[in-house]
Amino acid sequence: MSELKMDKNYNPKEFEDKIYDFWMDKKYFEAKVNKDKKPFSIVLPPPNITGQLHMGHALDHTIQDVIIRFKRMQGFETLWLPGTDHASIATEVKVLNKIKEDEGKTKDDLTREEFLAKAWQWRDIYGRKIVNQMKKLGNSCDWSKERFTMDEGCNDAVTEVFVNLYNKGLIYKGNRIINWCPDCQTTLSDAEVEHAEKAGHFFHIKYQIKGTDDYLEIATTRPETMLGDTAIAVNPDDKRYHDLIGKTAILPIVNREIPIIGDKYVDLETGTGALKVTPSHDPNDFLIGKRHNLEEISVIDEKGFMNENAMHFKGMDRDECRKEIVKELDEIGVLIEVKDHLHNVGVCYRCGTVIEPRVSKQWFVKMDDLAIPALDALKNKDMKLIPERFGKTYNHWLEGIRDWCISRQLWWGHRIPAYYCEDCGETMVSRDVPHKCSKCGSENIKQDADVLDTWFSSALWPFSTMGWPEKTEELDYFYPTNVLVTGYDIIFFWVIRMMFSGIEQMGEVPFEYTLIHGLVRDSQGRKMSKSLGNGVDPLEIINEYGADALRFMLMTGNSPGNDMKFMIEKVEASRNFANKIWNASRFVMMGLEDSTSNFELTGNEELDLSDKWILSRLNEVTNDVTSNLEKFELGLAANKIYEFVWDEYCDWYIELAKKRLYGEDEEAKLTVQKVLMTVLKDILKFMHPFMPFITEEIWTHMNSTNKALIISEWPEFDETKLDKNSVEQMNGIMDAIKNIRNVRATMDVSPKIKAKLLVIAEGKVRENIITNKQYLIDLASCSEVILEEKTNISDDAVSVVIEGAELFMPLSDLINFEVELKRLEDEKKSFESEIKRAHGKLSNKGFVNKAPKALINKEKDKIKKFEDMLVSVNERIESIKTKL
RNA sequence: GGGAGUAUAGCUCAGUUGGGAGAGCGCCUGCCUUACAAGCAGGAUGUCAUAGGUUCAAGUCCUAUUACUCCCACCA
Repeated sequence: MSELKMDKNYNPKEFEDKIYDFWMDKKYFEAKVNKDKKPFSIVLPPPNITGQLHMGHALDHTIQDVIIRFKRMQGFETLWLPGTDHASIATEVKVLNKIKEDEGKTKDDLTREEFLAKAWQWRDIYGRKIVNQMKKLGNSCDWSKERFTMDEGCNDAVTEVFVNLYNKGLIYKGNRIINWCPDCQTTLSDAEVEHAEKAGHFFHIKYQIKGTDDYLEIATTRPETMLGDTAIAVNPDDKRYHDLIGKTAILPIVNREIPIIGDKYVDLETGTGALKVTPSHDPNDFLIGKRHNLEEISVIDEKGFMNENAMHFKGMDRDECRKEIVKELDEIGVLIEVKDHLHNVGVCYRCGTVIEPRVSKQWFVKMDDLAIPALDALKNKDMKLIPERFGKTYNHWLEGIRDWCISRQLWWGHRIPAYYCEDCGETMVSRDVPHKCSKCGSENIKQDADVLDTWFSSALWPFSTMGWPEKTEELDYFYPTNVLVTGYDIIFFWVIRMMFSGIEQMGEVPFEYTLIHGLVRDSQGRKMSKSLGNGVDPLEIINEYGADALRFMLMTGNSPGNDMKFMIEKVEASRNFANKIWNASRFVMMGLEDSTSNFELTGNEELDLSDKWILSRLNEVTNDVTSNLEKFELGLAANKIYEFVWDEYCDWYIELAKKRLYGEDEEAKLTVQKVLMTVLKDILKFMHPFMPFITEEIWTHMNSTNKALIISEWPEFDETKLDKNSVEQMNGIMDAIKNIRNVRATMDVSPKIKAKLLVIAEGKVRENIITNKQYLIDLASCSEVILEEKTNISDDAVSVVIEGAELFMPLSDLINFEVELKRLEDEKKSFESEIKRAHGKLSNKGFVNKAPKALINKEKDKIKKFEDMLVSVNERIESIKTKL
């Protein structure tokens, strides 16, 4: 036993860093291929290097750390593989902003190489910062295996996958309409487009029908795109316009002749039922254009300005152009009306700029064939989502998936491994840079300028980080991983793409379970965001309350998949819990310094009721907590530990232990010390995954010679150690104590005043009370406990009626008989209502016939119990009445 | 337009296969009882959103309704 040096208050700052260094020094986090042990692996969702970790990361990481630490203690070879993500577009935006701030330069002023040098500097700074934050949180990641999505290995994996998919025809380059952000000046995938409701207008415009004075009324929200109109479409079933199909309309302002075509896509109800078709600037119109072989006329450039096809509007930005064109339409008398209109517009998920659909040549992943096995994997339960309801989101997205646009007009990211012959235009996709053109032999070869969508590399994370495409031992041993932990907001971006990538490249799902959590919101339920300034920095909380308090708070009071509010009161409550276990441990270890005992129970000790009770409860809790953790019910497990530690171990067992601890009987003292230590050790083990620092710190105080808590064995449930009898007896005693305390409080009797306790009871209850009378003396302010006959009870006593016994306290003049009468009458009422209830149930034939026998017997016992108690209470009431 | 979630004590939320409503915080009363006032003891507070249904039995399962939230979507 080490010398006790524990402060009165829990002070996490004094040991958290020290403990983390200790784990690092001993390399406890490092995973090795070990065929004698079962593997358990998690890959960390790599945080973006755009900045620092927020509360959502703290939640995500804590969940993983709890699972990993639990599995490590259970004897698995655990790998938690950490890393960071280059976050292509997000980081590029940040780095460019920084360059602008520092040097006043824009992207146009920089070469690609200059930019990349700055970006790598950024990644070094923020990558390190993020890792430090994770360490503060206590993450037990294997840092020796830390990865980055743009490191050499990941680059190889990306190239390999690209080439594989290209060779299989699953990656192609095509001229298609894509989402374009005019501000970021790059394409975006469908998942990167958010929809925002915006107030706009419906402009109703006349298009003259050629050779007549008739006109067709068109409604549009984007009049500026009319400059690129190449048709008008109506539904062939629409009686109003039916006859116009095949005729020609004249585009106002431009005076271009455009055909009127029939297409089922057009909705009869929407707008005027006639649709202007702009194949270059609308995804639907693009498809209509393909069906009818329409010309594509682009009128807006990549920066969002009108181009040379826009006549005198050239050079205006698209919003300005809208105003001008409406003005002009009005002037020439073709603007019929303008209606207010609320509609959804696509905006860039990074900068919020309204997306401009554009036709351009981009790289795509063909999704149809890849989606099917990913759908099957969920259906066949090769991968299980927790909670299951997210399966709907998963399926819905995969079922409706369109080809994935993967090229980005950015610099920061994986350069696309496609090469073009400058002479003959041949496209070559290969792992290595080709020396000469495979078609014409020219050496004039240029690599594609674009980079890949950042999620392309993230999708490979579960295997790229384990050495793939090499066939490594790690990959063989740790893949597929066991569980992936992430927020529901990232199912589309990441989970789904990892799924089809893992299945396609590895032939196996990347993880067996996906555990999905919600968002951490602010105390008012708003999303934490920079613009609102309502973010809470995990490091500040750790600094003030300790990482353990933060972790425990994140793990309790919410359930999987649901959002949670961050409230400082909850952190305080968790900190108080840490303080509780700190002081309980301090108490247990006080006076143990000089002992030579190892405080292991041998089985030969003389255990009293409270010992048997707490040991049996410990065993039960072991079972509950373990099964909760195995089912990833982390919050339930944490709650059970909390209750066991605080309510049962501290408030009852420790209080009862004091008598023997402070007594003269050395043997009894040693026994109780052993039980205290035994239970405490397991408590520390249960708590360790949730509160790793404080538990390890306490462990070093109590167990300096043994191995570290982090690698100690998880307690095993032993059914033979359940002692139902003792638990039942102890519950009886606790019930008596609570009742006595209640009565005394009702009577306003100071705890300092001790009173005799006269007991009337028979059989087992009588024996129980007498054997354990010391408990009543210690915890219920009794001076002594005496068995009595009913006839000898004086009238100036208050009484407590419990199951199988009546307890009397002669408090004479301290008793307020009116209060006592009221109390007894309340009690009587409650007994009567219980009896009525039970009778009600038992007189219900359906219940008697169909309910389980145990339940029926329970009701019968209840009646007996309360009827007995009712008799006693009635006697007391009569007796008290004589005193008034 | 489609889908999902939430609705339980004043507040924040648990409630694991249906079998007598829980916690933390807050509130009230009394305690500095030699582990802990970041504590101890006692107490009050709920038509478990509404209406039906299934069942012997519903906070829990089913249906509808209401309110709030979120996600998806190519109605100009």
